[in-house]
Amino acid sequence: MTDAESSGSRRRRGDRDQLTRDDWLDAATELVVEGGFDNVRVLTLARRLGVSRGSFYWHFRDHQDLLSSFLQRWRERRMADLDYWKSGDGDVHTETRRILRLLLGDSGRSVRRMRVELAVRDFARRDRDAADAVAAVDEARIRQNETQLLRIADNGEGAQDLSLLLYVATMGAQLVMTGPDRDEAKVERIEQLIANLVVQWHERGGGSMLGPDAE
Amino acid sequence: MTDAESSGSRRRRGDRDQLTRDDWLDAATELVVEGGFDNVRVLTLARRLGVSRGSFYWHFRDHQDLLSSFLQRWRERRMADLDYWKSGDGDVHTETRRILRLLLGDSGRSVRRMRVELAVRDFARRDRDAADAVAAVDEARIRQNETQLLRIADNGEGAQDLSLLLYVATMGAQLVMTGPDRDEAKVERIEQLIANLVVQWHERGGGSMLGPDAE
DNA sequence: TTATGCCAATACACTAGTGTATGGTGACTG
DNA sequence: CAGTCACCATACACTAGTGTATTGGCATAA
Repeated sequence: MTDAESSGSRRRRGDRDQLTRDDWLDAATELVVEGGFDNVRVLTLARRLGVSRGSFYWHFRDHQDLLSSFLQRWRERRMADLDYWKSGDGDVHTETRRILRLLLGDSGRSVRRMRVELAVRDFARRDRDAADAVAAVDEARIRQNETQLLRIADNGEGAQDLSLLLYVATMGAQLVMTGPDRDEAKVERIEQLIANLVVQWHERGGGSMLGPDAE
Repeated sequence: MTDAESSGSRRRRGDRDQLTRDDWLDAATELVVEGGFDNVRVLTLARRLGVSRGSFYWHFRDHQDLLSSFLQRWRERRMADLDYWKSGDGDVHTETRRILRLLLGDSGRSVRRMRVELAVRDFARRDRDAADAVAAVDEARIRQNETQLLRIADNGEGAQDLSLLLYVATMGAQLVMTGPDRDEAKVERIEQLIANLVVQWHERGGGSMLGPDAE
């Protein structure tokens, strides 16, 4: 995935290394991973970066400013992920694989990213900005999956439904399986089951997701 | 569902009403719903109950004690929910309905309960007790669903897989749809789609969830 | 009525956290 | 080489939060 994630370049000037806004956001990511949004405190942040709080208030107006920037960056990067998994040739297995890679990540390396996403979702239940970001990302991903599904189907009637179902299933897998005792085998199994939904749908030539005699 | 949830009875003694442990836990539930576990503070709690913090430290040893009790109570009640939706006659639609009612709630009235559960899940990512509680509840629910599925199938081979799939799908639905702008129509649609998975599986007489020519 | 026990109020000490104002320092610029 | 700017340190004021120790009030039981 777009793994200039830890945006790496700590701008140097002369000999001393100085911090950039992104450095602070990267550090904030750590705290979010460990304890959610309520865990990102400027004091802890400063300690980890080996500087004082004075530095923080130069880069950011206040605590809220940090969170806003964090959410904005998160939103942009998740949107960029979409482009990354977009281009396809229409083969069933590659398309399915592409969809699942977008939603579930590269399986293994993406645990941190998923913890961040779950934290954002949690924060979205009490913060408007976060809620907007999540809503935008959700919609974009679902729409993209839908168009990818349409590429492999003769009858794309149920593409919208299947896209939605895939989305909640994968997100649910992340939610349930992203614990301290993550069962990797079970994750694999779920991935198989979900992928199979696409294959089955394709094998019956697409069509409605509520059966041939749907409502 | 078991809606002695707000365990109602505020024990009275003489004329003045006094608080019980459960009263504090109920108030804590409110704070959890509003802002997650990091939002439950004894000061806020006391303010809401119209008493001072001195009262709190009579009922609870400390802040941690409150959280532990909260988690324990949550665990017990979710386990009790299982019994509530257990008894069945084996009809496809009633069993399906029963499963979905357990996992999704009575649809509408259960938004608060779901917010609590998501908060617990979030807390479980940094707290061992919470993680244990969630794991126990998850496993119990999945197992129960499996046995219910076995009641309606001629060939119950894929019951375990389907149970798992149902679980992550419903949980994902809660996760994605439990926002500030909850789209009730979409929730209904997802519920239909998930229910249909069971029906389809039943109509083909049960069997593997990976197709007839599985792996 | 007196005593006892349950529950709550009050006062205190302590820590953590935010935000602000001001000063310091090194690097590049003319 | 003086000045300026970017970045950080320090010190201060303030609020919020936990936990403890002590006291107070009200009911029921003896």
